[in-house]
Amino acid sequence: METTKDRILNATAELFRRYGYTGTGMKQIVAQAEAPFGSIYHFFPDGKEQLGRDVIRRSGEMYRDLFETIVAAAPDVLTGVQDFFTGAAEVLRQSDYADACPIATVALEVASTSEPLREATADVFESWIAAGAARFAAAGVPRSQARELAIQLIAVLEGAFILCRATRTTEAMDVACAHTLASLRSALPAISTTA
Amino acid sequence: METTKDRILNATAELFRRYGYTGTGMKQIVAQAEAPFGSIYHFFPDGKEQLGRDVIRRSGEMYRDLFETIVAAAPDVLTGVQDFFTGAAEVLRQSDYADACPIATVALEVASTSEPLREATADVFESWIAAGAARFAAAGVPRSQARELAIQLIAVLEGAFILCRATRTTEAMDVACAHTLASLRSALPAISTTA
DNA sequence: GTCTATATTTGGATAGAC
DNA sequence: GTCTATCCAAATATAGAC
Repeated sequence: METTKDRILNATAELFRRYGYTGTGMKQIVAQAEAPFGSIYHFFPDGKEQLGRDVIRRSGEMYRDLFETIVAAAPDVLTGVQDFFTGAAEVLRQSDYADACPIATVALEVASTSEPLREATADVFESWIAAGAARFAAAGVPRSQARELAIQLIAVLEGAFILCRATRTTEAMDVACAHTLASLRSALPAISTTA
Repeated sequence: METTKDRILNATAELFRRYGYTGTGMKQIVAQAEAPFGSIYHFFPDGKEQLGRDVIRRSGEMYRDLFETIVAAAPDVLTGVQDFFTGAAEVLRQSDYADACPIATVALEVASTSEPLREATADVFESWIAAGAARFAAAGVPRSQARELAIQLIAVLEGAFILCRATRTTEAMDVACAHTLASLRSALPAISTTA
């Protein structure tokens, strides 16, 4: 079953994606979570900053898992990465360009105002980089190049989210996908042409 | 001379970069601009939204000009792009990772809350794309590819800003630079090897 | 038209009934 | 330990003296 705490975490994550950290109010959160106001301070005694930190970490894990799942389900890493970008573009369109990355907006907002929150976003990005690098390395890309590719993928994905939300088109995501696939292809070992 | 209105615009632009749109208060703006509180509503009768729109447009133009200036001063477009990325990394380090793109944070924040502001950010990004595409086309890159390259450059630059601010390193910007140069190099016509 | 004092709303957070 | 009523500070915006 879904606990009150989970509803609060999920509501906060959703609101952060659309309105950011400072743009999301505590009252707005409990309203969306259909929870009484006191619950938020019962489960998160240190208030908004603690809630924000937990949401950042949880969202970071969820999206890393999503990446892993999509890539694991694909026949090869190239197709997996393509599916990931295609999925991101699809979510943007279906949500009327509201739902992008749950970390990016908060990361930019809190980088100069809250050291605990900044660290939480840094940890998330580092874990994403490690996960991507491991995947690419497993596919045969040399270690140092694998890390660079992962950083490049995350950077262009996040940048594309910004451009797509602003322009309300998926053009940037499509471009990001094509360029990332090209970079990855040239970094992979020569394909064994079966049949 | 620098008018009161200019001081307000400059102060707002600087604060937006660090704290975002919702994170920047009107009182904070006049304090930094060393202007009386009333001036802000004298020059911007429609309040924060009007001020925000003007700041977005002005910052957008300034950064487009900066790109043009740097590329124009370089011996070739490859060196120009490299100088641009190097400069971005330098500003990040010198400002202790506070000063990144003045548009990105606001763009993510307002995309779902203010249609006038969202449009302003979209206009800025479109003008950047056009400027970059024109530069690349002038250097011999085919038209449609020139636009894609410009989008890719802006996306990876913005994404790198996010990663750099969060991790307080310039690693992502360095990676972004290297990959962008590689993409651009392979899109340029064959270099005439002089001497 | 420059500036100060204030109105009004909303923010995060708390106290205490049950 | 769940929930409501309230507190205090800060937000944007305005009124009106000068």
